[in-house]
Amino acid sequence: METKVKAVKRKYTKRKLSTASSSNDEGNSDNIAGELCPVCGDKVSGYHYGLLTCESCKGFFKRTVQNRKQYCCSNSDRCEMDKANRKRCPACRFSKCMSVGMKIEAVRQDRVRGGRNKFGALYKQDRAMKRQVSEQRMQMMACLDENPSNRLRGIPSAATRVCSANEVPTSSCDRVTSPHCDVVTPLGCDRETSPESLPYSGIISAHQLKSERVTPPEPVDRPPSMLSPFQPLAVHPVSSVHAMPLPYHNLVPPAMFPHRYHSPHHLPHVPSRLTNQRLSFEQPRTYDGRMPTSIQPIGLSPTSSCHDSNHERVLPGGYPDHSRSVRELKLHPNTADESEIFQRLQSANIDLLQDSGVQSILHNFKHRLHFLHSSELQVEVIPVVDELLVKLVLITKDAPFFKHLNVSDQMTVLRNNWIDLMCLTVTANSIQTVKREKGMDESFTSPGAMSGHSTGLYSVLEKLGLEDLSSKIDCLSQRLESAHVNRYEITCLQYLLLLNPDIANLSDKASTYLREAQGLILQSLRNHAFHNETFEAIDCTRFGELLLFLPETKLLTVLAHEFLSSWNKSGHIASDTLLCELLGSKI
DNA sequence: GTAGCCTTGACC
DNA sequence: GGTCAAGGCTAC
Ligand SMILES: [Zn+2]
Ligand SMILES: [Zn+2]
Repeated sequence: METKVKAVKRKYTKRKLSTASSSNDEGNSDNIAGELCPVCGDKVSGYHYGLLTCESCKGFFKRTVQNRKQYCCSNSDRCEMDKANRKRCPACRFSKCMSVGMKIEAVRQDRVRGGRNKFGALYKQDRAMKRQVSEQRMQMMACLDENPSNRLRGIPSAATRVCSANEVPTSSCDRVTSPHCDVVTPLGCDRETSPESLPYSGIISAHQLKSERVTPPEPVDRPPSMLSPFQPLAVHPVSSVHAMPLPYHNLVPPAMFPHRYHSPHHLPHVPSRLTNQRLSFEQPRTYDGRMPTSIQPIGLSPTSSCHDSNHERVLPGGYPDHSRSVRELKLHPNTADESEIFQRLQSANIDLLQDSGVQSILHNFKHRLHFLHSSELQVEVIPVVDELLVKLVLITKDAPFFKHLNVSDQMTVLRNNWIDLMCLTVTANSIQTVKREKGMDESFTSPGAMSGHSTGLYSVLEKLGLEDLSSKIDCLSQRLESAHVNRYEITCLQYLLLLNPDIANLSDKASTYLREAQGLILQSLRNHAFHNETFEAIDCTRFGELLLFLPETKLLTVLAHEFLSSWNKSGHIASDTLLCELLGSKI
């Protein structure tokens, strides 16, 4: 008997050691080596209550559930959660536990020790997926290493994260979390419980109940910027958590997730482009360059129209049903959810020419162009560029992923990435113009049909002495054309540029979130490229070709920034314009 | 209350 | 018999 105990002890010791070290033995330890607890960032000790967590969070979760503890945060549920702070606020810690997917029902009501639990299959699948992810990542890295575009600033991180979108979030210590997110376990939630699970009636504080229905958070640290009309959209950490390919989501019905999240729609609803007509682009002469403050309350207004899918439903318990919002942002790597990403991006394509205001601006500009002397051109072009920029920025307000950043990070992203996005958008638009003129709206490139000159863009640039930029845009648009790049692929490239996380002053959370977002977009683009209907056979090189357009766009960016900056320094760009603000802040 | 260590036991 | 995710124990 005693020898058996000693043997077990030896085995336990061996396991702990192998877990702690980087480990070269087989089994689970190699799976969890290096993994960090999604709750506090400590080293994980194994699967606990649904996912990989550290030993302390396992114990904390168990105590909380078994003893039905109720906590109350004195810091508006905004406490940072890491190894050093995890003891300070159990309320936020438990919220985090729930938000990352720890399962109350995995705590046994009868407290019977030992044995395998009903989530064994999940853990097995999780491990299998991890292995697959690891293999895919290796392949992806190898693939991208052959492609110069992986050396593009901003893209490498995304590229290396291509497969991290397949990562099981339970292993992801870097998932986005935010103090904006509150987690509420509803009382009397009608969830499925196993016979052995606790009939957990919910852990919820009065404060949490109240906060569930709160109006949008106070705008914080809003600088007096022209970008500030961006609504203080909360980062959706939970969304991003659920945006991860959580295998449990496939296996466990939503009701098994008893927690509810604050949904996006209690936050300011991003106004539609129609509401942006308030910018009065029809009267460019009276436009002072600022986004009018009148646009600010749009999202905050209780009367603002919500997207149909965001209409709040109320559960029997009196709680808003946010599960839909959570599901909406749950972006799985499987086919179904990839199609979701596809649909989201496709319906959010960034096309300036779709905007009637932009059409009007360009029409008027073209009309005036006939009567303009070359010396007047620069003065006339700048307001147009500024107005296009405002339009572009307004479009991003609705942009998937981007809109989930908080206002500060949105501004940081725009300040750094706007010109990349603008360059690709203008180039793509010069092609779209031709297509639209020809009544071919769906796939906007076709061999031989492209001539950006018909847009008037090139002639204007050349008159401004920007022949180099003109020829580069022409070159890029021709290459886009000959590559049969379709609208969706352009959209993906636009989002990769917009969501580039490798920029200064971006919060860690936003950075992580954007990397994950880029990973999902890259994955979708890759799948799309591999199965492009234009090409009958599966095309393995197309993905790399598409990524090569990114450094090409960067070349345009350098040129465009160069001449815009020189105009700005010489005082030609009014200081109260968005263009001036963004030019001054590009790092 | 926390967190690391230890025991248990169904499943493989 | 080995594995490993449960629960238990206990020093801090
Ligand atoms: Zn932890
Ligand atoms: Zn707290």
